[in-house]
Amino acid sequence: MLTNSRLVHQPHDHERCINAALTRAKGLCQERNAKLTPTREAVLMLLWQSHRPLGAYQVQGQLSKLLSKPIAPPTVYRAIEFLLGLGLIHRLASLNAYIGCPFPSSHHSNLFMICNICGSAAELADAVLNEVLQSASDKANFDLQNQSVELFGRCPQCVLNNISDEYSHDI
Amino acid sequence: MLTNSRLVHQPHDHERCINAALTRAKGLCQERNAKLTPTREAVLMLLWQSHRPLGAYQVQGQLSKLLSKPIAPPTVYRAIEFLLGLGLIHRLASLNAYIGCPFPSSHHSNLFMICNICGSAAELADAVLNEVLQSASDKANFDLQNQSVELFGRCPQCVLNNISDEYSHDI
DNA sequence: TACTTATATGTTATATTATAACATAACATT
DNA sequence: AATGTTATGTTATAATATAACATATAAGTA
Repeated sequence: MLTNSRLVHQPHDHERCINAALTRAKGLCQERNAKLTPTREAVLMLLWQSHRPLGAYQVQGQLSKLLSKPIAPPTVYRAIEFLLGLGLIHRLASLNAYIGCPFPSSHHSNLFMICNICGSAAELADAVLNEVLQSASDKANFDLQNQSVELFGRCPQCVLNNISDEYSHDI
Repeated sequence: MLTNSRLVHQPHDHERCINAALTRAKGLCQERNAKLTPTREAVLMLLWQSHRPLGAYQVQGQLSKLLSKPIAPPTVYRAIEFLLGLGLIHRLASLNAYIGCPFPSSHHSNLFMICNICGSAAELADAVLNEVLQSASDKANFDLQNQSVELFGRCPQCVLNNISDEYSHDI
């Protein structure tokens, strides 16, 4: 079961996450003959600044700061679209938000564990889950093409911290 | 495995679906001491008019017609909120759309099979799926509170019809 | 090199989905 | 009737996303 859950939910050297993501992105782009332009790279980096998904307009704000010039929504959405297309990021439908993918080249479950307290989101690729969903689809004669599995609850850190109500933005 | 998949994906006497939904809704409201006002009932009926989820503004349009007077978004969203609260309808996050729930009182998987062709959505409650998700959460020390599982593909009818590309609105 | 094509970005406007804030109405309890 | 509670009406606006067209940059070709 592929997952970045430990990294997401525990203190760690996040620079390494970012660097690894960038390395993977460059490799994948070379492989696919796609161009990781400065804008696209910047958006990818922003989506890797934390293990929390960001909304498109949060990206816009941060990108404007980073590039010291006004950025319009289409610019952001285009970069997002490009990165989604390569599987370098995912969209979390229930949050209208985007997050870097820790294993862009691997087979996916599109399974996320999203913390209601701190907003962190860990991604998992679970073969058993995929089998169950495939088998349920088969039983229903449903030709499964893709899936979105979003789990909500409390991440290990927040359970430990015993925070229960509020959404804290300071992790 | 509780599901309305056959009803959703095959021709059937849809009046019975609607009537059953209304009966369940009335029972549940009585039980919970909640008031199924005309507006709320109308929205529920609209969300049961087909086995396809409707956006809030589609509901608005149809509700305006039905009641022969202009309806503002808050009215629709309030009814939706009420119905969501009782579990009489669900929100499909990836579609920003709403659909009637076929078994509002039962334990849920929040599992939907959404047809990319005709737009129909069948709901399933699958104990095995819930176990897998619970066990994955346990392994990650994630305190699971709720879940959204949305599968996309082709429903049995559309597979048979061999339609492959376009979104047909006439089922 | 200049020409051409394709790709990426900039810019303006607007569509779509959802909620805030406050006013009024309907209903229930005393 | 007076009061509190719940539901709806109304206006405005927030938040998310895309359409359409202009310009620029890069890449391939004569």
